Order: sequence, then C-alpha cells, then structure tokens
Amino acid sequence: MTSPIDAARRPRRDALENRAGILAAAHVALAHDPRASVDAIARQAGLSRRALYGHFDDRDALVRELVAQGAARFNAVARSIDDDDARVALARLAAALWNEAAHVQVLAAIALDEAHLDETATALAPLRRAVVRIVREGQQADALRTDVAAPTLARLVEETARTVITRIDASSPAARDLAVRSVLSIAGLSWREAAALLADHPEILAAPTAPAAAEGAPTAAEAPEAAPGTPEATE
Amino acid sequence: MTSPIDAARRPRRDALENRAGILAAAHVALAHDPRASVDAIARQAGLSRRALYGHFDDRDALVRELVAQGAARFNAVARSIDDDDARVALARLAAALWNEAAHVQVLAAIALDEAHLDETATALAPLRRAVVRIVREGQQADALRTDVAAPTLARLVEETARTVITRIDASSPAARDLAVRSVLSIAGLSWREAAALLADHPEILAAPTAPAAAEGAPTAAEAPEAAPGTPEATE
DNA sequence: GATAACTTGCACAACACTGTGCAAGTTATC
DNA sequence: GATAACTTGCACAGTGTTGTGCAAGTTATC
Repeated sequence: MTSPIDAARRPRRDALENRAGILAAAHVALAHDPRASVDAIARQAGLSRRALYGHFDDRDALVRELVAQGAARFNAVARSIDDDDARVALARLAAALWNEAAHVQVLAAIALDEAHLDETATALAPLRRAVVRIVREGQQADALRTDVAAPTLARLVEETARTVITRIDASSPAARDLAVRSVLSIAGLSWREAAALLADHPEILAAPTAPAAAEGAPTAAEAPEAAPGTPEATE
Repeated sequence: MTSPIDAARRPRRDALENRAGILAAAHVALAHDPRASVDAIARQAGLSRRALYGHFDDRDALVRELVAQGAARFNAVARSIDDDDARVALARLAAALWNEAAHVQVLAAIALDEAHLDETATALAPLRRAVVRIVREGQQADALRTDVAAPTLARLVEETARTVITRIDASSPAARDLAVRSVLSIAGLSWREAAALLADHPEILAAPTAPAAAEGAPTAAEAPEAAPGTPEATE
C-alpha cells in the first residue's frame, strides 16, 4: 500500500483513454467547425457533456491543449529543417507540414476564433521564425525571389502552405505534391525549376516516412480506435 | 395627386439612406466578423436593432443581399477580362479583383458560415468558370504550368487571390502588386518572368483607374451616403 | 470485495442572440 | 399642416449555448 496520507489512486486507465478520446474528437470536430459545441465534441467522443467537464475545466482549456499539441509538433518540424539551399529547405518544410495536415487544419480553424488569436500566434512563433530565417538566407544567396521583402515573402509562404493544406483535398497523395510545388512557386521558382529541383531531391516527395515529430503527446487525429464516431468525411 | 387607390407614398429618402447605411455597416462588420450580431450591425449603422428589421426580413435576407452585390461586381470583373495571353489575363484578373477587395473580403467571410455555402458558391460560379477557361487555354498555349490539372490550377489561382487579398494588408498600394505577382507565380511563372510580363504591360499595375466594374452601385463600404435604390443594376 | 474513480442524467442559472408586438415619438412628403 | 412613413425603446418568447450541483449507477484498481 502506498502512503496512507496522499493515498490518491492514480487515474483509471479508461479515464485516460476517454481524455485522449475527447482530444481526438475535438480534433475532428473543431477542424470541421471551430465553434463546435462542447456537447457535439463530447458526443463524438462517445461521452456525455457532463463527463467532458470532468477532464477539462472548460471549453477553453480543451482548445488550449489542442493548440499546445499542434505547437509541439510544429516546433519539431521547424527544428528538423536544416538544408543549406533555401529552396530545398522550403520544399522540405512544406512536405513536413503536409504530414501534419490534421494539426494545421485544427490550428487554422482555431485561429479564426478571435479569442485564441494570441495563443495560436505564440504557438506558431518558432515556425514563423524558421521561415523568416530560411527566406532571408535564400534571398541573400539569390536562390529566392527578391522582389518581395523577406517578412512579406515569409508570410506569403506561410499563407500558401496553410491555404493549400487546409483548402485543397488534403487526403489525396497528389496533395502533398501540390503543397510543395505551390510553396516553391510562391517563393519565385518557375514550375519547371521547381520540377527540376524536386527531381534532384526525390526524397522530399518520398513516402511520408516516420513522423519525426514531438515527444509525448500522441497525434489525436492518428489514434483511430480512440475516435469512435464518424469517419471524418473529408470533403 | 396620384391614384387614390394605390395611394402608397414612395419610401422616404432617409429610409433609403438608412437601408444603404445598414448594408454598408454590414459590409464592414461582417468582413471583420462573419457572425457579427444584428445588433452590432444596426449600431454600426447608427440605427436601432428594431429599425433594421424594418428594412430586412431577417438576418439572412441582409446577408443574401450582400452576396448578391458581390456577385454582380465579380461577374462584371469576369466579363471584363478578354486577353489572348492567359498570363496577361490572369494578371489583369488579379488586379481587378484587388479593386474589389472589400467585396472579396465580405464574400470570403460569409462563405465561412456553412449556412451560406451554396449561396456564395453560385454567386462566384461565373467568375470560377472564367478562371477555368483562362487556365485551360493558357495550358494549351503552353503559357501556364502543365504539371497541375486545369481544375486544380484554377482552384489554386482562386485561393491564392483570395488569400493574398483577404489576409495580407490589402490597404497598402504594394498589396495590389503582391496580389498580381502571387497569382502569376502560382500559375507557374518565375518571379523574373512575372516581372518581365508586368514590365511589358504597365497598364495592369497602373492606378486603380475607374472601376470598370458594374455601373451604378458604388462599393457599399466606400460610399455610405450614396447607393440609392436597388442593390445592383444587373444589366 | 471494498473503495475510490468515473460516468450519467437531470435540473438549474446565466448569457447572448433572434424575431415580433406595441405604444410613443419624430420627420419627410404630400 | 395632415398624414403616413419611419425610428425608438421596451417587453417578450424562443433557442442554443456554457458551466455547475447532485444523486445514482458502473467499473477499474487496490
């Protein structure tokens, strides 16, 4: 027996599973509709609304945890890019972000919510810094377009990646291709130059590989059996 | 004296102004937040919530009228493009859409609302058809990228224009430049090719000129006191 | 098997919003 | 100046949401 004073049992296994299930459900529900109600999320997780409040203080706490999850993964992506050639770095970044499509979608949806603007901004800050750095070095090396100031071009790259990942298909294998080529295009390359670059670096568009992502925090969207409800109708 | 039977006075001038004021206010309010309350819109127009319901049956009717306004202007834009060179056509289209930035923003915001998805889709249909046509001809003439299927490329062009116009600045004069160059980039041109093209056609980036758009109907957000009768003189 | 942890269902207060009715004012138009 | 049009402010019912309290039931863990 453990100490009689702090004789707190550890959380039940099913409770932990339910908590993860709620996060997974929120992942799906909020990506589809950032104002999804607590009831809708709980129901999708196969729980009652009341039970959800046993795991999260309030709706905000739930959302904040999703943002934190995404932030961790995006930071891992940012850290994983270290190519000398800015064009290759951008291509690899786009491909890596496509791997995190589910998180990109959730974060983008949550970011629409005014209320969580600051939160998402700080969560994405490291990734943004990485893009600015890549763009800046790329311009100095004359590898990227120089008709647009670095901060603007960085923003453009970011928005392009977000747009393609969240608004186009996203499930088809061709989408990864599209995301990468779009980012290279917006960075200033002609489509033939982009094709040549990708031919020179076939590993960029190779299979998704193992997620070189963050420690802990399993991807909510990936735990399939935890999400019992609907089959994620990607339109 | 008019006929004593249908002795209906015509609407008072101030009432018409108030109606236009409401539309202008909705333009601003909804572009900022697509779920802005009726009260917020009425207040911004300097009227009471109750008065607004004297001009529009319900919130939906108001939104629908905004969509119709935007649709009319976008259709005018689509009709105004008739360049043989697809690259020039796309550049001109982007520039023209930038002129309608206020409407693009409102439509994009409303389109987020699930409820009005169909409405905005049909409102934009003619513009979409024009883009598909331009892209298709451009690919056949080998002027645009051919590594992406026409419908997808058209979508990409549309999303790029929307993204740049709604998410970047939008007020600075440089934004127009950015919108045009971004569309050309996503269409497959290198940034230098785009620059050369724009140098060859300086009129594209020339001053906004007179709105070659639909006659009558000033931009709601721009001329609150004007905008007389019906929403849009669709010829 | 005892116990604490967990879930459920219900009820409840609070809030924000929509759309309507009505009486009382104000104002453009005849 | 008479009149209809318009606006206002209030009250009201209805809806959908959030977050909490509590009693009763189920279940993993000790």
